[in-house]
Amino acid sequence: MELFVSTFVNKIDKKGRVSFPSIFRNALPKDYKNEIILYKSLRQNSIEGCSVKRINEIADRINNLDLFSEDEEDFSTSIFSEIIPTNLDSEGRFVIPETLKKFSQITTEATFIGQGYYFQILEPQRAKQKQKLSRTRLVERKKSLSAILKENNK
Amino acid sequence: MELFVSTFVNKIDKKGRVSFPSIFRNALPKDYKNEIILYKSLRQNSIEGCSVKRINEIADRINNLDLFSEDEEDFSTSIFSEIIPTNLDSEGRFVIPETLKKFSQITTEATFIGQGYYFQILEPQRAKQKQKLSRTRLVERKKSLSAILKENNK
DNA sequence: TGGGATTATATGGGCGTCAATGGGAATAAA
DNA sequence: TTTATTCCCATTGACGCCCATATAATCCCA
Repeated sequence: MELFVSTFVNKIDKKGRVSFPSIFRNALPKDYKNEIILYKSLRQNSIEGCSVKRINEIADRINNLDLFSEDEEDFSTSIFSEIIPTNLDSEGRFVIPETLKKFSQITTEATFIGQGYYFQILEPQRAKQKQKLSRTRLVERKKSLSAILKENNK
Repeated sequence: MELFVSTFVNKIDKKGRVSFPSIFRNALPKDYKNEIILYKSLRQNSIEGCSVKRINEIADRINNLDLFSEDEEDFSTSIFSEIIPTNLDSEGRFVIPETLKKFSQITTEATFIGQGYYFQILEPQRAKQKQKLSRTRLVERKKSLSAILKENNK
């Protein structure tokens, strides 16, 4: 599985380290097994992250934008200046940067949420709320979901 | 047969393992023989599951959605974060995750119900009720069903 | 076609490996 | 030196892998 999927709650130790979930590690491209990219989510007060490979791909796309567009400016500012490359140690752990910890209000535990090509890291209580809400909204909009699922049967 | 069909009741052992029915195993695509995907059903308090292949197809659909839409966020949260990739052991068994067990109220036995492209896992008592109900409803609506089938054959 | 023989499936249990976590020593930075 | 970061080793519990058995299904041949 080359996607970030599932949800895991891991502890943060005295040194500030937390295990990056094993199956997330397996989802990292072979050439970048020990490095992840972290940044502030644009959607909510949470951390988002992805592989180095994905950042490279995004960079390519930005390069193809009109160089003088506002979008280009916004993207490069908010993405490149804010991302934090982070190394995993030999046990697959990393230290959550202080700024991101504050931003996401994470203290002693962190919930890792798989989102396919990227992942989120949230304070566990918030994570539960978020998942509950998403699920509720999705059930309400069952029709659009079943449309997506049915297309797959073709 | 590449579909999940028929119904089976299997025991859960001390370690929490349960056999994935043999003919369900045969319904898995050759490249993903030992892995299934489990998740909470959106319809009722039961477990649903499918092959990795099917999830990959769904992932593609989601990735084609507008990256910043609310739908994208809900879909990827509810689907990517809630699915649980699960490996079958060499005897074709797997462990039902604790959260899913609670959600579906499964304890010592599990009923596997084939649903074509996916399958359900229910607590046996509930499974019986469900099947009874489905059958009753179907008989009641036989007429409209046959109308639907005829319509589709055109 | 009957019935023993073979195979497959569901189930049980032992054991080694790995993931998550903790902590000390070594190294680097301030 | 003091603080922070990285590397290495230890522990524990969960999980996967292997072997074993029993019941059920299938086969095969006389």
